[in-house]
Amino acid sequence: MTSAPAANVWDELTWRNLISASTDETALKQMLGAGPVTYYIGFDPTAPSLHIGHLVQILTMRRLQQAGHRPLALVGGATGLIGDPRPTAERVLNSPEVVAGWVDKLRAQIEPFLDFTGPNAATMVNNLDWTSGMSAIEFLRDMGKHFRVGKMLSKDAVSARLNSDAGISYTEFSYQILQSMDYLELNRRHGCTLQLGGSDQWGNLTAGIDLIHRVRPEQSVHAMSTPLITKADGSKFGKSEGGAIWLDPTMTSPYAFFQFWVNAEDAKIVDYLKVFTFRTAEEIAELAESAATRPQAREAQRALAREMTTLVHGELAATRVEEASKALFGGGDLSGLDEGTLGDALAELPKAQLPRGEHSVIDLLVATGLSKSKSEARRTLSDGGGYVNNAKVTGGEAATVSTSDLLHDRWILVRRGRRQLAAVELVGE
RNA sequence: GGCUGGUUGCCCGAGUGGCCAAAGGGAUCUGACUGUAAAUCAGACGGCUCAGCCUACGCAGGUUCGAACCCUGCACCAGCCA
Repeated sequence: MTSAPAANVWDELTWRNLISASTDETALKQMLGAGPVTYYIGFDPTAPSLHIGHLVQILTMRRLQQAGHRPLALVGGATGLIGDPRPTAERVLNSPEVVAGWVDKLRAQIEPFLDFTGPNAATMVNNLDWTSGMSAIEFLRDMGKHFRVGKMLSKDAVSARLNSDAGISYTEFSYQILQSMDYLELNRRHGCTLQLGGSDQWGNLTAGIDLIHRVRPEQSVHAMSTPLITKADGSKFGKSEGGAIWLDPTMTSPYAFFQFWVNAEDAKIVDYLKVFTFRTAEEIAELAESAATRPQAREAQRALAREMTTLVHGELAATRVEEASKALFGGGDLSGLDEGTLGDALAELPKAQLPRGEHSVIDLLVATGLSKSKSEARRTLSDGGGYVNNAKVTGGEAATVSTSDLLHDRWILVRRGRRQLAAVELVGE
């Protein structure tokens, strides 16, 4: 799972298509080859968890550290209070208490990906540390003077908003100054000379460089952005069944997380292996071969799912959900599974408990959360999309299950559509 | 502070008194075909005790037999002016 030592991590990042844009390529590559570089990536606490979109940056950070460079992981306790302008609409401000809580959660999520020991140990930083004590006057005098409004207006994030009828508040307009200050401050405090970010951050990355050039002209600093990961049709990657795929296991279960990766499109599977895994070029070539010649085996998808689940949720959870996935999608007769295997598999699914007795399939769909409302459950049944114990429900909306349908006298496996599964346990007497 | 325009279902967006649970598109869901893939085709897409009823078109009131549509006030957004 470790990558072969690359002559220069730049080449590896290039091969993995992880560089969307960067400052002077030659100079940056040379810097990365010359010795340990201190670099930073910022994550804003805009939700209680990071999602797989952030994984691109987190893993790139990890790759660079493995190549001997020194990471600074910034969780934006300050920038999270302001909000990076989104192209569509103004953000709703979150309370300082909420943001502070999210800062802690994000830090905990990022930490396992980095090594905090050794010569190139990672460091966690929070931009609240250098902004909270700053007065408005200091901000305007010491920072504001370095920013020309014309240039600020020309940033994509800002101009998109100005050209929309949503407009933009002064608060969000100022965001780029805050992020620029971060780079400047980390350059001062830690000798940070490289900032990474998603491609949508490019404007903010260059703003930081411009600020450092003005304040500390002797410094040579760089920036690099990672590409937006997309699906084959160009739409955004990382959403499933209407929601984001979160790293927090209470928000997206390890099973659902694993399933998300297993369902990766054939057309993009090799791209994803390069971007998200630590497999070597040879290993990826083998998986690509498998995907091309025996796509139905889904070996590449399984490898991807296995590695991602291990990285995010650990070896143990990965093994559990992989086994569950095999058992439930094995195509075999569920009643042929022994109680322990089935129980373990069902434990990974969304579940509901109902009293022993007869229940309508509609109620099972709603109780397990597979359907959001009874109307939706009825629709599923009339569409022919309801399954009990992997057998299509034929009774229409009136279909019911009773104790005779129980697997091992306890469980019923409910399914909506091709792959949405949940478990119901009938309890009591 | 003034003026003008705007606020419609997950998103975009039609609708200017009854034929509106509200056109159209997107997203999403389901089926067929498959391989827990994609593409394609088809259907669905507020809720419920579902041939009926309830809740909905920024919020609150009003006019009317009847309002997303008219009136009043309020909130929020944008643009212009000062």
